[in-house]
Amino acid sequence: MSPDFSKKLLDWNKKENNRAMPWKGETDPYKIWLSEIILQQTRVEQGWAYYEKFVKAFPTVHHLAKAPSQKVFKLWEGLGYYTRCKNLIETAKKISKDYNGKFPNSYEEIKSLKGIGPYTAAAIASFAFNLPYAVVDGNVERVLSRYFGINTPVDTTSGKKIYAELANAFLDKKQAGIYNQSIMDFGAVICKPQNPLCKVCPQQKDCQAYKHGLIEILPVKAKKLQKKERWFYYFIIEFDGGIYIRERRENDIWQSLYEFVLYEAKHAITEKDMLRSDVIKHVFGKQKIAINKISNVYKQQLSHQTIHVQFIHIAITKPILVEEYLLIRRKDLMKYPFPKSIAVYLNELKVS
DNA sequence: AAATCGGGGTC
DNA sequence: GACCCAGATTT
Repeated sequence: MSPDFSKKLLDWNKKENNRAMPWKGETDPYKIWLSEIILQQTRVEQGWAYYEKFVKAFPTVHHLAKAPSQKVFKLWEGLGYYTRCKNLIETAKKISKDYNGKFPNSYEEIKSLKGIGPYTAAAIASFAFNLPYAVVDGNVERVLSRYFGINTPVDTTSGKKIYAELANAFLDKKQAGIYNQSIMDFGAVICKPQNPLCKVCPQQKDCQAYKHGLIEILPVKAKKLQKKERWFYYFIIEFDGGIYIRERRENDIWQSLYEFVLYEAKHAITEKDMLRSDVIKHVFGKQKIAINKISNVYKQQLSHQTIHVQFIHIAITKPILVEEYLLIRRKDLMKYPFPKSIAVYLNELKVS
C-alpha cells in the first residue's frame, strides 16, 4: 500500500485536471443533489443538457416541488431510469415542505431521502458541506481495484464493503469535496474502463494492476445480466381528433410514462394475429375496424431487454370506452412523457 | 443476494 | 454484441 496515493491524486487534480462540468464547484446543495440524481448510472455527456434544462426550469427546490409532475417527467423524457424522476419529485416536496426548502446537512438525514443511497449521500455531504464521506461510484471502484490489485467482484456485498472502507481510508478528510471530485475525474479521464492512459498516469509505479498486467482484468464483476425479448404492438386509435393513451403503472419498464393501446406478444406476430388479439377484442367488441397505416418494426435496445415495436393506426367512428385509457386531444400529445421508441416515432410522423 | 430499472457511447 | 456509465430500490 502506498501512502501517497491521496497526495498524488490531489496533485494531479491541481496541476493536470481540466475536466469542466456545469455543476463542478457548485455550492448550492439543491443543484448538487439535482446533478447527482441525473448522473446516476448516466454518462456526464448524456446528463449535461438535462441538468441545464432542469436548473433553468426549476431554479430552486420550491419550483421543482410545486411543478406538475407530468411537466417534470416530460423534461426527464429520454434519460431513462424513470423512478429517479419519481423520487426526485417526492424528495423535492419533502425538502420544500418539511425542511422549509433548506437541504439537510447531515449524512444520515441526506441518505434517508428517497432516491439517495450511499453514493449520492456522500456526494452531497462532501460537495455541499465538506463532510468527510468518501464517494464510491464506478470510477472509484475501478481506480481502487486496479491500484490495489483487488479482484473481489465489485457487484457483491463483500466487494462493496472492501471498496467503501478503502475509499474512506484514503479520503483526505479536510478537503473531502475536492478529494471526491478528484478521484472520480481521475477515473473518468485517466483510469478509464477501456484503454486507460497508463503511460501518463502519475500512479503508474505503485499500481498493482499495471505491475502485474491486470489492467484489462480489473475490476471484476460477478454477475452478468440476462436479456429478454419482447414485442410491443401499439394501436394508435384516433377518434374525432383525439387519441387514446394511458399511463404505465405496472411493475415493469417505463413506469409513469405514457403509451398507446398496447398488445404485447412473446414473439413476432402478423397483422391478422393483431386484429385477433384479446386487446382488440376487448377494446372494440364487435365494432368493425380498419387499419389505416402500419409502421415498420422498430427495435429499442435496453440494457436488459430488446423491445420490438410496431405502430398500427386505426380510425374509428364510434368512441370506445376502456378503463385506464384517456382520450386526449391530438395537439396535447407532446405534453405527455413517452418512452424513447414512441417519442422517436411521433417525431417521425410530424416530419413526414 | 439477486433482480430490476433506460438509454447511449465505445470498442 | 458486450461492457459500462457520478446507483438505488425491491424482491
